[in-house]
Amino acid sequence: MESAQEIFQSFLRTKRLKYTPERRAILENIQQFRRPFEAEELLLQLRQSDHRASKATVYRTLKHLVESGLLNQMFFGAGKQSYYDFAGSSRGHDHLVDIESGLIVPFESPEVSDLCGRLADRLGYSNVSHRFVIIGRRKSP
Amino acid sequence: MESAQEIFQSFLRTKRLKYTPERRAILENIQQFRRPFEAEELLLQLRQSDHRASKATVYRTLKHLVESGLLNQMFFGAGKQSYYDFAGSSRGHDHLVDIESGLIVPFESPEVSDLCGRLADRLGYSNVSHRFVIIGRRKSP
DNA sequence: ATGGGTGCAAATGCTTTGCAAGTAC
DNA sequence: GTACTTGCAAAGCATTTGCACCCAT
Repeated sequence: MESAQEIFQSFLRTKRLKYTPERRAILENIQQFRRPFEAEELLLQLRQSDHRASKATVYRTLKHLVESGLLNQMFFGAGKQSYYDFAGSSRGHDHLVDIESGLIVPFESPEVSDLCGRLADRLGYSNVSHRFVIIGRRKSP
Repeated sequence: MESAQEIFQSFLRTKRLKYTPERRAILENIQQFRRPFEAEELLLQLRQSDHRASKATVYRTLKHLVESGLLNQMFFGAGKQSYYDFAGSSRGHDHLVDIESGLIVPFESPEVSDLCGRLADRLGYSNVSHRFVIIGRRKSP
């Protein structure tokens, strides 16, 4: 199994792009998030870990990471910002958002893909991908 | 069955807001869209139908219409803008987006709500609502 | 050496807001 | 009469881009 670093480096080589210290720092940092994160959070964490990369570089690198398949990019509700999740986390590509705390819970369910296929078919389309977000309220125990 | 106009007027009264010519023009225009639309499209259509309302008023009124339940507000992929769909259209609250043309096809399926309930439950939540978008490619006939 | 990379600040694009003047109730 | 409204332009926000200098390869 290839490490994220190897995957990213080979992605960059393919595109004749460079593996700079900034890109390495960003790659290391995103692997530490235990949940989907925003660009701004990554920027903060970088500054705290005395690595450095400007806002512009963070956005440019996130774009490459998404293209390389290492990150999933997600959009929620009315929030204007993107969320990113490390693909290697295998937490799932669908999400439940806690209506009270805003917590994002990734999950995976084969039933969703199945349903997508059937529904797309019914409408005369083939299923390419989907976006699925459940807004839920935590059950009191 | 109450008309959209009656619903909006009574919503406004409840909130001690006013039923102005601009708000009436906007309400009339949104009922003519046969598909989800953007704020900018509404603005254009208003200008063509020689009604008038500024961009600011359009956004302010759309917000009230969503709050009143007459419009559904939706967000897709990376696009920064909101889409709105007249709730009375009964076209459904889930959507398929044609990956090539960008066409948005609303649909409704009880299987989706069922699945939401089951999945939320499985994660320890109760289902409040959901957002479901299928990205599809039109099948050649 | 050289083509891509970086930081900065300015530019975007959609949406919101402050303000002075207008109007529905 | 008096809140609420409107249009305009300016402000907001997340993200992107132009540019002059920098550095992996």
